[in-house]
Amino acid sequence: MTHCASLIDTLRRRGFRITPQREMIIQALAHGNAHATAEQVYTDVRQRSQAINLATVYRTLDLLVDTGLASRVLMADGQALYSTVQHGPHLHLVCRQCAATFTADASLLSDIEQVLESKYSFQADLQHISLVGVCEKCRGS
Amino acid sequence: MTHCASLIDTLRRRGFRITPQREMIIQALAHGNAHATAEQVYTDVRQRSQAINLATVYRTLDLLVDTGLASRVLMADGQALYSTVQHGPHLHLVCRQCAATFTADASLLSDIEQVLESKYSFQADLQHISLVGVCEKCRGS
DNA sequence: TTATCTCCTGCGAACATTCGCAATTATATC
DNA sequence: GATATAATTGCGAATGTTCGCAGGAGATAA
Repeated sequence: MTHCASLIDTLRRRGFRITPQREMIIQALAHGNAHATAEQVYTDVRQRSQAINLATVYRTLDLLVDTGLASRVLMADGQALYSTVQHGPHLHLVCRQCAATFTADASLLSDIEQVLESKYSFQADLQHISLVGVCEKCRGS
Repeated sequence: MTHCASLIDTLRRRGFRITPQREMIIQALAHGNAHATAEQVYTDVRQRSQAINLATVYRTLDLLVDTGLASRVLMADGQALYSTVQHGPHLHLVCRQCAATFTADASLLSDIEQVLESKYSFQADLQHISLVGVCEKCRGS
């Protein structure tokens, strides 16, 4: 099963309706760039069909994030970048300047997860977290 | 020297101009709630003077965040909460269910900061980060 | 004090995102 | 296939925040 078919299947199994809009949005997100803005997804879907509204794109992306199927990263300029969650926990490093993304080992965070749990009784969502910063290339500027 | 006088002094020493607007905004932020929205700061200042514009509030809050004198936390609903930085960097724990916030020791992250730097050449912004999760109260539901 | 040089502010428009509501439609049931 | 019903969509307006630009005013030095 392709990645985006499995996303659709998961939504359906959880009782959400699969509309043409949702299918197209998921396909655009799963096949496109690693991190896309809502506007990019909208433009992408729009090329295939007129039957799509920007508000629906936002609502669907929110749904995917809420169900844990996608992640949202807020950039410095206030825009949000979305991406589907692939397999297993990982850590995204997103450059504040150029929006390049890198993947780091999620096990880095496992100590912290335990400390937050035992010391603050807080169950943090660290499975698919994104950390914002500055990458090597953009360091100089 | 009071807390807000020292904030003003720091700005001045760094070459920024001290305008009545900036003074009032800093006073409102330093004396008010621990975490205030831009709108709250605006309303607060407005009671003292008409000579204030919401865009200026945002610009001044941004300036304070950029210079490290204040921190900004993005809530789940997209609103930003601002607070002056009192004692060093800290870590916000935000509950995904009830939006309650807790403060944790930021030193938890210093190891990770170094690993990201040495292993990935990535300079992460971990000074005033917010982690989302579920708090003790909401655990059951 | 005055002049000069930038920085800063106010305004209104633009931006990214969310909301409320009526109309539509996916799904389950017959 | 037809029907009922509740989730989903599209629309336009509202939200929180940022931007561009022209005018206003701190800071500095003479």
